[in-house]
Amino acid sequence: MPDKPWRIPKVAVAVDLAVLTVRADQLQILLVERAIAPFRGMLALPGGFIASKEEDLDVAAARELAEETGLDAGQLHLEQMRTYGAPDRDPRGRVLTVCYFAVVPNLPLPTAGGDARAARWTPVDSVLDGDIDMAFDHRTIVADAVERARGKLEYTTLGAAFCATPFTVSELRHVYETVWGHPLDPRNFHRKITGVAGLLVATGERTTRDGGRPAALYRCGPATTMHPPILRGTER
Amino acid sequence: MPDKPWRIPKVAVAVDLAVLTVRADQLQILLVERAIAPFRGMLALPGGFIASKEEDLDVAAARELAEETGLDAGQLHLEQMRTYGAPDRDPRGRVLTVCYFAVVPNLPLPTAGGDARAARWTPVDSVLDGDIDMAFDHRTIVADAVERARGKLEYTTLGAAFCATPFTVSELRHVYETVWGHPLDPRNFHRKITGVAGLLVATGERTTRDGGRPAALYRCGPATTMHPPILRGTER
DNA sequence: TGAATAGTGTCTATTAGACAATATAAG
DNA sequence: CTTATATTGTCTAATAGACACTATTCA
Repeated sequence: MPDKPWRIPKVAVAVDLAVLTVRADQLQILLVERAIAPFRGMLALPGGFIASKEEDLDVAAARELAEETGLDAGQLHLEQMRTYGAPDRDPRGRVLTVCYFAVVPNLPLPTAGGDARAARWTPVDSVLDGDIDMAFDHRTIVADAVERARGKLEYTTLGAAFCATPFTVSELRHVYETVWGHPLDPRNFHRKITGVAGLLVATGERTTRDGGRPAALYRCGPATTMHPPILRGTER
Repeated sequence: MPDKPWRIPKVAVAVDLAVLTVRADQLQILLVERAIAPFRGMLALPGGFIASKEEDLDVAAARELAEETGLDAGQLHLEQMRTYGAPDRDPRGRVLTVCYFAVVPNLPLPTAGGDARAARWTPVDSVLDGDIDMAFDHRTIVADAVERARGKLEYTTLGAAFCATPFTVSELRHVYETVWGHPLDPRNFHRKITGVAGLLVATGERTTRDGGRPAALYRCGPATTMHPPILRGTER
């Protein structure tokens, strides 16, 4: 069974983006309302087909994000998450979608464009609980993205990506509490998170924006992983 | 920019497999010698193009594994690892490859077939150290697979997949030592691994195949993850 | 002043890692 | 008996989680 080029099936390739943030005490995901068929008018992840046979996947992801939501991929870290390729996942025919994952601070409301009629932040619980119907297999993709975020908080510095720089320890804790869905002891969290070498760098500034005693401001340090991890046990 | 089907670029889609095992005190990976161009005669991961526009990715992976190496995917757990899609990664043109990851016990030597001239187990160190040239970007893929295995040993029951059932605690420890590349204290390992609820189930049998005092035999229990994880610290 | 949050300290139960000691096989 | 491996136990330092207490702002 040699590789005969004229026999190799060719399929359409898309990229989709699962962009998460914490807004209004909720883990939210960036969704668009589809302006075109199929699933016209339904909510979907931003994304679309690669622009040409030569376009790199990472480039396509950044382009679609900018086109449909106005977000600049230069300001965030896109990482490949997983590829979804069930033969019947798109009614137009075989479409493989390579899904990307990103986390951003609480940003201004996105602006729709391209194939998207509207772009908005949506609580992931609305999606996972089935309150919102989603196009294609995007509900599954959202679930995978949420689980990835929850897991990566444990052993990476992903949490800081949810915060605008500079941030306070309690702002970072609020991210953990929101993503994991349960409260953490502020004192133990402070001790643990500031004890990880290279994770946080104090700017020397302080802020009272969270109320109460002024809190020290930090920016991200060089560390990207935590050993040992902060496990999401059932603290409290 | 509406979705005009006649403008959507179509690309070739392949699946590749990174199948790991522990043999002769080394972490080894299943490679094939390519029988066809490009990279004819060079070593590569088993894999190939999807057979039709309708073939599911998981099915394609199992089929290619059976065709090229004679292994039955029904006997192992294939999980999707990552998709590689750099525009220039295949000299024939744009080819997207969805890579799968699996771990197997020390199996009989594989039998080549399909587009593979030969199939054999190869120490991953030979690949990672550059002693072996590999086709396409497969050296990168091997590195990613090894890192995935090392990481998943910490918090999942993947290690047991390296062992033929039933197995002893010291056989399982040997897997950890080989994959991580450093020795572990047999007594502490025994205490930790048997202390994880649902991980190991004693068969009641014993064996002396490892020499010395007879060791209890175990099979896998229902647990798939470990909390807390066994961290690959610099023990010893 | 009180309310709110920041940050430090302290205590206890648990765990990791080092390693002693005993158990049971083969030769 | 010697050697090899299995398994249990013990000790100590580090850590996690609970929570008291002090510090510093604003209203």
